[in-house]
Amino acid sequence: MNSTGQDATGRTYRGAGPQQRREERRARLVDAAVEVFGTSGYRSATVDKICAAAGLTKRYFYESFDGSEALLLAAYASVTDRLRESILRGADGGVDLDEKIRGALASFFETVADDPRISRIAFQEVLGVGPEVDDAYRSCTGSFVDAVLIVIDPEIDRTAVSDLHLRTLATGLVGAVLLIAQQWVLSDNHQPIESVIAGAHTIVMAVLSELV
Amino acid sequence: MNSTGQDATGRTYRGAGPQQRREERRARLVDAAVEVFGTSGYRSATVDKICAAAGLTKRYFYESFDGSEALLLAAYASVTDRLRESILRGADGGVDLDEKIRGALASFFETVADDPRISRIAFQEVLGVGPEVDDAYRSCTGSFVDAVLIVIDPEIDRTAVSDLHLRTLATGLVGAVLLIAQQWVLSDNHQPIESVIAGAHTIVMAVLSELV
DNA sequence: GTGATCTGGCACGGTTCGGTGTCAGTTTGC
DNA sequence: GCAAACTGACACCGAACCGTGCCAGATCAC
Repeated sequence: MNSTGQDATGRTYRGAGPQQRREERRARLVDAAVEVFGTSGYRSATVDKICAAAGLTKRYFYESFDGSEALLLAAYASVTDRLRESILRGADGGVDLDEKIRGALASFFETVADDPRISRIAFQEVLGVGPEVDDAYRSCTGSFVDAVLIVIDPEIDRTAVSDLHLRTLATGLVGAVLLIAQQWVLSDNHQPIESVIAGAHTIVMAVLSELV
Repeated sequence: MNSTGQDATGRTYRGAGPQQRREERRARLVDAAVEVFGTSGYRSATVDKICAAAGLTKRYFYESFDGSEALLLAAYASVTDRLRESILRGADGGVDLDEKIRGALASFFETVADDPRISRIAFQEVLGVGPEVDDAYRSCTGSFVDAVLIVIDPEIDRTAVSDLHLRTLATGLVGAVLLIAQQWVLSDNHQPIESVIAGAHTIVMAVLSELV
């Protein structure tokens, strides 16, 4: 009994250590969650369906997650990270504020259009699940607002508006872009992406032009 | 005889005909749904809880609704009707566009603050439930966009922008106000209502000022 | 009053799902 | 080769919930 004393370490299997195997299984579960939550929805998803999509069994699910809500949080973090990354990548190319915003919006809408599962998880499935998930949603939305504030901060006249008012404005801009994207992907007849980018750009620049 | 307008089958009970009794029970169920969905959420709600809150039994639930999703649709319609009514009432007092928008926003935020159940059902619980509910959400959001378009139509230069662009702008404005309200009620430390009204007003007027 | 109808409370069967246990087969270290 | 550890498939149990049926008491028409 316990002659080897390898409780914590374990041994290699298929050329990978225990820690690496666990992480690979966890990653497969998160990918499967994005697929299932993003196509069939969170409410109709079950642990068994997730495991079947991941090619694993329930035993490995509970190895990495306490329950389906924990997995939803992980899937939500995965897709919002992807969104945040694409926005920053799109904004990098611009030389001035106008170009940066147009690039960020274009990259954002392209990502949303490219993978409908992302928008479904980020905009629909995550709401109304439970207190913890709601907190994550509010916190994530707040982080996008913070990102907007950081980008526009050096370009505006900070003496013209209070911090609180500025934050409310940034929240409104995020909301404008989000609802435009949401209605865009939900509508049956997809209007061209240039159209939604132009609309979002008009709103953002109209508000920012009052702050310079 | 039969001067009370009864159905072919059925009789009066407690001074009301069968049809009237059914409608009263249905209204009680919708009110109970607003209470339960708006406080504990749709996901944790059950038919039994709804019936207990309404002071009725399941038998009367299935008399008026096919399932919990149908009840959610009815509760959603109830709260969005209340919101729409409050917005129109607030806009009526203004003499010009600026005053109308300020009045509409003030009335909207007051209603949201007055009854948190409304915003919870309208902004959170309704998303990601199922295809029918999603359709209702998209349709309702579209109706708010239509309302915005009707209000601003006589005030703007229609030759400056295309219909499609105008609709995208209106969608963005609705999204801005919605997310400001959502983050407002979700935040622990409630900032004063005048602050959120001012922020929303700034955004709406900044966009509209480019269209005159 | 009397019988028919309406009401509300209870409970039952059926289903689904979460979480755990078991066990045979496979892979690795020695 | 062999024992120990890892893997995957399946079975099981309990809980929750939906939808329906039943029944005793209240209420109304006659």
